[in-house]
Amino acid sequence: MELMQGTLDMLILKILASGKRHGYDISKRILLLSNSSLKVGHGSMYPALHRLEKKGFVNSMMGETARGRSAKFYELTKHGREQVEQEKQQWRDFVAVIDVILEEG
Amino acid sequence: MELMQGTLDMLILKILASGKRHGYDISKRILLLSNSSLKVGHGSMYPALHRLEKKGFVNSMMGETARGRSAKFYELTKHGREQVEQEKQQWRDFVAVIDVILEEG
DNA sequence: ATTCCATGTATCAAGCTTCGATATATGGAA
DNA sequence: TTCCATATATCGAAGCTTGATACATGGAAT
Repeated sequence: MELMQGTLDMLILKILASGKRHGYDISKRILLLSNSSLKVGHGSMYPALHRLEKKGFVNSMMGETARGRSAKFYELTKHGREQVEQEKQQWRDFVAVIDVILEEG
Repeated sequence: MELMQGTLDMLILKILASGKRHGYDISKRILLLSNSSLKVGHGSMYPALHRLEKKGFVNSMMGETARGRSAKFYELTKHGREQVEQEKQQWRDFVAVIDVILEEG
């Protein structure tokens, strides 16, 4: 399944809302939660993470993974926490609008 | 509200499912059905229409509008009618997957 | 008369995102 | 020692949206 432009950032923010994670971990979580239908390559994940950091929605810090590897962890900033809610609502609104057209088109 | 990449084609096909229309008309219909929240500029509409025609989902023919203007009308091909159903189902699947992440993220 | 606006179609450059390839590095298992 | 999973990063290609620009017609208002 293809991911839609703009959707990835929202998913990452939402996943980070439950705690800090590193990029590789976020990719695997999306794969898990989507029942393997959403495969996010690193070529999409890392640019997205850098984008979000640049926008001030996440902070990053080096740390150690559960498997003892060194990795870059990301966590939501206050601004990021607000953004999650906002994007969720926008997504719901968008889906509602598309639904109208899909039913009454 | 921003339209998501790939969504426009589906909306156009769905709107054409109820009968032939011209580009300007489709734009206005999307604006109407979305309660003015989805503004599709001609810079998006015409390339989309040409894209769909190239893919064989629509046919075009010149005709006269209700206001007596000359315009290019588009109608679904058989291939296009199948495509509408397929894209609708893909959209529902996609929304369902996103919902899982938005709820269990 | 003339200006403005809605109706119509079309293309272009800019900007952004996604995707796949590529590079690099570590460490455990076979 | 070879392979795979873990982990980050960047690049070019490809695709879509946006806003600008161009062009043409005709009715309405000043």
